[in-house]
Amino acid sequence: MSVLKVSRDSYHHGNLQEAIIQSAIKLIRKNGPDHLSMREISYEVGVSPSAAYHYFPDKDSLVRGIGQHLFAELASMITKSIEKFPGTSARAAKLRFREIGRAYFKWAVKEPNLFRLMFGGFCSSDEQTSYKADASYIMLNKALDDLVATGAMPSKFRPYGEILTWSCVQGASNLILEGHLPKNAFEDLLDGLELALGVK
Amino acid sequence: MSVLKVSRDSYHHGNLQEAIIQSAIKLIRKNGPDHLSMREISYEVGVSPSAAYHYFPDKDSLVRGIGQHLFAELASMITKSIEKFPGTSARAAKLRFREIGRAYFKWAVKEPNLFRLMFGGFCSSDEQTSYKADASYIMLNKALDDLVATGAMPSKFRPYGEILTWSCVQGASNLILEGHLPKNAFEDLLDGLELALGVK
DNA sequence: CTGGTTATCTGAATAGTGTTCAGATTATGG
DNA sequence: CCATAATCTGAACACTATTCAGATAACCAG
Repeated sequence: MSVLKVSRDSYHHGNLQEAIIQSAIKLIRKNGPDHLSMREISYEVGVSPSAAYHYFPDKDSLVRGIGQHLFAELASMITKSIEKFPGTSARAAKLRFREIGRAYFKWAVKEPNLFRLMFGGFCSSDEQTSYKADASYIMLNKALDDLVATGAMPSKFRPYGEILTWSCVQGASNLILEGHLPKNAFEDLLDGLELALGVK
Repeated sequence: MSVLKVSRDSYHHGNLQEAIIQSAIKLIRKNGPDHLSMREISYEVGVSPSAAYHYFPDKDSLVRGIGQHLFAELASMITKSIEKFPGTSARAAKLRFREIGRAYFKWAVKEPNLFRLMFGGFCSSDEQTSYKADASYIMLNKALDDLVATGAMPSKFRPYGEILTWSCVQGASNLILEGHLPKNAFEDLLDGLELALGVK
């Protein structure tokens, strides 16, 4: 760790900002959001410890930036996953709804440390960006609208659909990740959620 | 911070282990679970930096220990809160059910950094202690049983009651805490949950 | 009361950390 | 081709976790 991992040919790195982010993500994945080290990033990228400060005022800013990055990745993951179930049928709407939850959970299980970074207070939203602008939130709303439109869910549950679903999926992912619930509990949760929301 | 905060009269502290935990909780409350410093704890307690290592093998162990401590505190907080609504009526059962969620959320809002420590991967359960032994989990189950027994909730939702409720409350607390949902969303969530579970 | 045993705590040292800043390097535009 | 601006380095500062030999004092047997 005290040796440069990458030897550059040019004095300028060329794409340092992105390289720092990628290296940081890699290290967070391995060691967790705490235990991230600016110096280790530098060694990995092949740059002096102070170079990173040209792009990020401090470590917390870098972590917040990575948070943004990851929220976009999660959203695109969800987008991709529901593309497998197109169509306007009630059945398709239901499959999409369930798949959103599954994709969210899959992300959490596959990348526990990144999930912890996103929702563990390391990148608290500035309250400026409304949650309603969040890509995942928009997709969830669309899925719920489709459920109602296709008659797969009674409209009386619609106003609470977003908050119930998002909270459930987030909470179950969190609890399972931290060992408070068994891994197989997630499908049970989705069963229960659909039962309670009258999805059929 | 480079000066001892407490001057002891005796060489032995007397109750160092507990003092360390209390000081750590205080500092985590102020600075977050990351940003906890062993040395700062030492200064606060009035002891040399190495003294703590007689009770905790390393920082992560201390944090895990504090996690245990906090889970017990949360459980007792919930216990106290539902004692305000005794009785065997459907109305009392419903009030207790709702109060469990409220107490959980109140804790999260009042102690965001402690909540983050508990559920942010800093003290991952060893999988040994079953979640079914968790005091909060037991209380929630009791509350759900009471709902069914008093006819305040259809029994068909009972099997999913625990996981749905716990996930919802946990997820909403988490999302609100990190700025992904507005603070007033929690009561909406409880409304939606009771509507979906047919609680009346 | 005495002396040895043991738990407790200190001091110093090692190795690693975030962060700053003057200066070295080099890409870029005139 | 040269000046300017962007980029990166090196060294420094103050701080961190952790280890360990030794100092201290509580405790217990005689």
